[in-house]
Amino acid sequence: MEPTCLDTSLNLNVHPSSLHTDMVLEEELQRLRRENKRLTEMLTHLCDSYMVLQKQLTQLMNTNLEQEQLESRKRKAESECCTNKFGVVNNNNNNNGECSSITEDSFKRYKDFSSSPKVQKVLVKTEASNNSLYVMDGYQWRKYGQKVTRDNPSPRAYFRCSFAPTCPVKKKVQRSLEDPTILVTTYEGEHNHCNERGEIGSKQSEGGKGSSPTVRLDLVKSGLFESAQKSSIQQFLVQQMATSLTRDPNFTTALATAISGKILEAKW
DNA sequence: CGTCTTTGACCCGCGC
DNA sequence: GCGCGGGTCAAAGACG
Repeated sequence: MEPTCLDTSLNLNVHPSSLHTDMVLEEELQRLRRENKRLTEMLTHLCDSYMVLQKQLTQLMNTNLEQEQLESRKRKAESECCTNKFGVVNNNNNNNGECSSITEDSFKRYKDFSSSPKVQKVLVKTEASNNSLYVMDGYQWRKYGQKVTRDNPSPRAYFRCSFAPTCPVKKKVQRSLEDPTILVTTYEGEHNHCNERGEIGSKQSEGGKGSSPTVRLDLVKSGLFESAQKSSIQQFLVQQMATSLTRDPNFTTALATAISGKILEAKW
């Protein structure tokens, strides 16, 4: 089958005497400007909505994390109460006092965590059947330990970045207590090298184990909503939009048809 | 044979 | 000072 070649080069040598064509082109230009403006407004609105949603999600995450820590502390307190069950009767007032201190402590802990500039917490949604603690994030990790913690019955895995020997980055991966399909990954430190993959999850790089595909749910990065972030998000969205549009064969075909149509229109 | 995972032992900080 | 618990080490085994 012979491919249909479409000449997409712009013919700017419009006949100067064709006033009608000029007017049509002028109109078309204005129409395109209006459309461009409308699309820009839409994009701005989209960015605003994205920011609002992101903030809501972060607030929700904060609430969940606090609640999780609170509950784990409560469980701890309860188990301690149970061990004292046959001893002296516990004073309820003491319990209440302890609960209030727990809340404050949990909150303080979370605040300390969130204020640390080099600690990132990432939640990764996995398939229910996927029991591995491997998270594909584009870097190469070497597991150096695993531990079962008191707060969570599922084991916590410890990884070091193995791409560069001097890279100080570590990560901890543990299943969420509330939703075992969510892997809570905590990154500590910053990579002192480039991402060798160049993209996230491009290859199953986790020690050759080959885990099931994961879905990135959220990225809670400390200092995420800094002042300059909005513009970068907009830039990112525009890039994403442009990439997805240019990758869409239907779009490129439609674009080529539209351009050629307009050129033909201008010529005739 | 080299690399990676597993896992028990050890270290160390923190609270009591 | 002691015990607990989180984090790390390192030997052994698995695997390509």
